[in-house]
Amino acid sequence: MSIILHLDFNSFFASVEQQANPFLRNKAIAVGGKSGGAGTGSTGGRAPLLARTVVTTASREAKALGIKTAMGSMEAMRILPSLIMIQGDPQKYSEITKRFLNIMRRYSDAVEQFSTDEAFADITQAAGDYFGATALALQIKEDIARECGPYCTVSIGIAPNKLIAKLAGESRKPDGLTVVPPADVINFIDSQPFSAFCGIGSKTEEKLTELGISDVKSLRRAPLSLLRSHFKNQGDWLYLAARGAGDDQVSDKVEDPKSIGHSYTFPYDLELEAELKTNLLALSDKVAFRMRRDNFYATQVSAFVRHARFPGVAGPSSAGAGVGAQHKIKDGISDGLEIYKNAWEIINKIRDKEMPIRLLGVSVSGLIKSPLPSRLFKKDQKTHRALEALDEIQNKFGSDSWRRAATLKTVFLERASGWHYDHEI
DNA sequence: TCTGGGGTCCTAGGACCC
DNA sequence: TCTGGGGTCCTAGGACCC
Repeated sequence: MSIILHLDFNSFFASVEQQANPFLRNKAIAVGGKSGGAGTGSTGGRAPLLARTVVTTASREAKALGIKTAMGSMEAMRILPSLIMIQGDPQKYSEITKRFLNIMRRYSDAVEQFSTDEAFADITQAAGDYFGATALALQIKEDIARECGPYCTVSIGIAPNKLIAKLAGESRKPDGLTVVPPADVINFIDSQPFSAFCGIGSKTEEKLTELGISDVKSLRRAPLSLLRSHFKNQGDWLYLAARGAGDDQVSDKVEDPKSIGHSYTFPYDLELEAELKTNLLALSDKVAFRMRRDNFYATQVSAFVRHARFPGVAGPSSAGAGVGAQHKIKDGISDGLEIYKNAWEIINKIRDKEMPIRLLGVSVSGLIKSPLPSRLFKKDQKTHRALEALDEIQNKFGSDSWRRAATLKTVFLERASGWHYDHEI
């Protein structure tokens, strides 16, 4: 039987910020999303930038005062006016991610990254047994404190499979270490609520409750046939999960992404078609750049739109859940302008033209690891060479180093329509 | 009370093929 | 022309994760 270790940083982004900046230590801080978004500039002076960002991570101190992940930043500031909001810095975080993965690899050949701040390791060999595993976990904690900084604490869970290891790790925070050897698995999971399980979300929990299944014990009593009839394949998974069974294969292979996308919630709702177009173009360029940088081309383009909510309308119809659609691209695609053309076709078809728009998203999938075959270049050689040069510039100086003139347009439109007041350009 | 941005996987219906 | 059965591809949307 395997011994699996799960490691999870506590308040990852916030801890990294506190580690990097002594002024932030022991303070209630929250890390929010980036502002720039699609990169078309101005907010037109209409809405403060904070209006539509959310708290991505709250520091331990902020959590203690009621700040939660995914809370709107306006609400967070209302609850805790002294809260320090910081803009996220993905580069800083990925540096720490690399560091802790390397630390884990000292103890295991099989380390699987699960997210920016989480990973599994198969430590069956290195640990020998659960005593060895505990010692190894303490060693890893020490390494991380030394090499990532003492403000970066982690919670570790150790169990026979990934499901239980993650559950264990998350049961004690911050800075926890929870070991669940095989003999304790059933007792342990029986003490956990459904919501703690990775794979049981709110909808599943709701459906389970409707079936009179309210805890793991009662889930274990449910016949497989019942679970299958209500949950299809997920029923089989639920059946096994209730018995503490789960996947114990830790894959150290880094898999290619299945899709690459960007979306952006505007600081205010958009109504002008020209604004939608320029923002969509900017998003498409970002997607295309990433795709080419990582040496992919795509065979599918997807687009997504979320409409503004009507203020007076109650009920879920006003929630603006959003609609999406996709196009298959026969030959493949890797140029931002081409992605944009497909995305706009989709958006224009599915959007409700009566309603202003809150969010636009573009993504590509059906990714093939190769430069776009040259026979598929529709562009003339001159344009092709220009794109290559732009890629080079971008690789060197980052994604903000150039921008299509067309995506500057919104600034002027705002001026023309009188939205633009005091700043910008 | 659904608020961001980045993803993955599954399901189900329709089109189309033999 | 219809009926049966099996299979694949495409598309839309849902659920879930951090």
